[in-house]
Amino acid sequence: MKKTQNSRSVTAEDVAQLAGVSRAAVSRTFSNNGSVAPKTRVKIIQAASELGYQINFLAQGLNRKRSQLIGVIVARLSDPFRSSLLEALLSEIQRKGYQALVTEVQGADELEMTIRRFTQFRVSGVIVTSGQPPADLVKECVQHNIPVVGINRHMDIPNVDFVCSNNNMAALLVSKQFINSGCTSVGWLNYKGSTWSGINRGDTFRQVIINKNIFNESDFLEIITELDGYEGGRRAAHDYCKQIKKVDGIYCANAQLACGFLDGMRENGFDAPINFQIIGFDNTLQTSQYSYRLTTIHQDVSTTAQRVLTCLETRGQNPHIIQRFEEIPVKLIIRNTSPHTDNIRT
Amino acid sequence: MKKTQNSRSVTAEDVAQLAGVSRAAVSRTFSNNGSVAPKTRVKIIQAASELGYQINFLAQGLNRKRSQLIGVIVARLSDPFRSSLLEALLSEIQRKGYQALVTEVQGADELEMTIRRFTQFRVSGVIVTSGQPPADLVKECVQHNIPVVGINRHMDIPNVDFVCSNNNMAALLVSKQFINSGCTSVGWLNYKGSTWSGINRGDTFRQVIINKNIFNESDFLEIITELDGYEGGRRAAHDYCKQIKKVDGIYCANAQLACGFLDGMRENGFDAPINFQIIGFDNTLQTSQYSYRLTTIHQDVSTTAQRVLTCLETRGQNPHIIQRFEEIPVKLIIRNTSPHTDNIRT
DNA sequence: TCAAAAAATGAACACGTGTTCATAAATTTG
DNA sequence: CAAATTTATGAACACGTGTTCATTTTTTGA
Repeated sequence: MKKTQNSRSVTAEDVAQLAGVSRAAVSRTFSNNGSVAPKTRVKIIQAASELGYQINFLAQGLNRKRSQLIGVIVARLSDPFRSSLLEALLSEIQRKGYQALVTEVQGADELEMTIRRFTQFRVSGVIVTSGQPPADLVKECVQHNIPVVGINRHMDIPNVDFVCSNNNMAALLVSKQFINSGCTSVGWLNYKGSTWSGINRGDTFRQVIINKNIFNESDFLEIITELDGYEGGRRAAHDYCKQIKKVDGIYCANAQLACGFLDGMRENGFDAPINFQIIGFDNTLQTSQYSYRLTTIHQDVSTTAQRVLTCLETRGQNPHIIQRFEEIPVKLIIRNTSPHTDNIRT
Repeated sequence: MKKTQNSRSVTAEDVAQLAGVSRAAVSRTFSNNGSVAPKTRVKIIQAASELGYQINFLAQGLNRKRSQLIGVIVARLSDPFRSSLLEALLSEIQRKGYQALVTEVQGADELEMTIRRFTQFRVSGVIVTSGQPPADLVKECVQHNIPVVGINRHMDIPNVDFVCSNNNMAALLVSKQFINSGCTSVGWLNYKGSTWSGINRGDTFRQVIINKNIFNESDFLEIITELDGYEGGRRAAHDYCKQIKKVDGIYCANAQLACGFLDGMRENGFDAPINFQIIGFDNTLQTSQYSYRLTTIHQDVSTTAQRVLTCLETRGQNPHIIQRFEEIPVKLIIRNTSPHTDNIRT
């Protein structure tokens, strides 16, 4: 670990000089591209470790026209599910040898600037975990041959893949559970300005319920909240308690709403599963805790992350693949708010 | 937005050609460095927007020997406080015109590889939100003139600054609150393998309690959990209920432990503030919810993030500043588990 | 109007890597 | 052993920007 004079960082040229070879040989050794004799290779590696050489990724990326960065667009990390999704993505990105360029974005105009910065860094891919990717910006990515993947969303943008939890499967599991535990009417709870995935969960649920004639349309109630998150769910419960129409089982678009609704009901003297049943989405840590023990749909963030990176890599190699829409299986975690029953129908 | 042939990305050379000037003029225009005549500047900017030109950050960073990236080391994002800290850091990083290179790290060996990759990207700074920065790696950063800042931790590494919530202030606030609300004995709850900040919170608390002769040493109880997080707190409560020595007020190293302990006590038929009082740390969203309404110390992640970036920028300009240790004021949020009282002493 | 000062400009170099291509060395083949 | 083939090597170019420096143009001052 010798120190070069005037603290200039050590370059491939220095290594070549010490090893007594050309700089091209050094480059070939580290990029594993082209052939280099075994014994000169060890000479080079020795010299490199002696000098503490490490590749300059900026120069490498400039030359290759592609950095080993992957842009990740996130929003509202305060939602525990979103942060757990980010955690899974980071883990997978690093496992594959990339680095995550994470950007938080609030509005759609920021999103434009953000994606532009991604292209300026010549990222190997873009992951959109939230917000709708604007069509023209995506086009720009496609021009630069940068693959884009969206999570929990589906749009018809050519050359953009989507990975989404299987909302239809979730709806089936939930309706089955409600039936098995004796519900005769069901409700759907969601935020007014919900994301696509939230809306889709509601649509598939209604479809399963109505199409299969499981419940009459009159036995189905929609509760749409003005606020998002915990507080939105809580206030919705207060309003719900004042109104006449009640249902046995309530399915929620996400965990925050579910926890808030449950707490709101408790404030009014009602509790699950005694007075009603409730099933949430996301299976965040909080839902499993003693104060909630919420029956919930579990999203598999780990395999979601894996599929996302697979999509990025395959499209990186061949940009003209047909658009993919991958659905990730979900599980029903049965806890206290919609309990196990013994009379399970097929 | 004309498309160049064979999809090559548009470069400063193209802009220069269209504007009828030299490439140097284009560079000067966009880097705001050196002088360029007003009317040629507009010519250049027009040409640039017409072609859709955008600076290649890799080339720029290679030349400047410094990218506009800032490396952020995170861990355990499942903890809501950590994700809210990350959120604040991201927001501040972007506001200052940087981009966040986020890496999740589990063990100390990974941390070495991680920081090395940061230097390979010529980052403008490194933020360590968790884990102890290994001395030799930090030295490597210092060699490259890369400023390093640690959060909620204090070590005597030269040229590394630290930003930390004011644990002493927290201890004072907590002890005052316990006294005002009538506690005669107090306890401290923490995880066995706690981070530095957790240990420091306990040390300062004990110091305040004992040194000021507020309580006798015999009225002070330490509860050290085997497990971390919610489950650790919950099990600790179960054990605590079995033992003889009890205390009136319990101060917790973090929010997860506090929520778990509270729930564990409830499972055993005890609740706050009826049977005991409990004060947490972090003020995560969950602690404010109806099922907990936890009195808690609030960490100001926003000003923490601001200070961190100020440290990075100042040290970036002058690497030889003396080491700084900035303490961020905290607030006590009084809720249900250690309620307001009217007889407030001075 | 003319000299002196200031501002603007372009050529050229540097940043550190990957890759092509022609050549040299080593290996295989008949 | 000579010829043919494979492998290893270094010179040179490309990636796209910032910056220095000498030169040209414009502005200032009397």
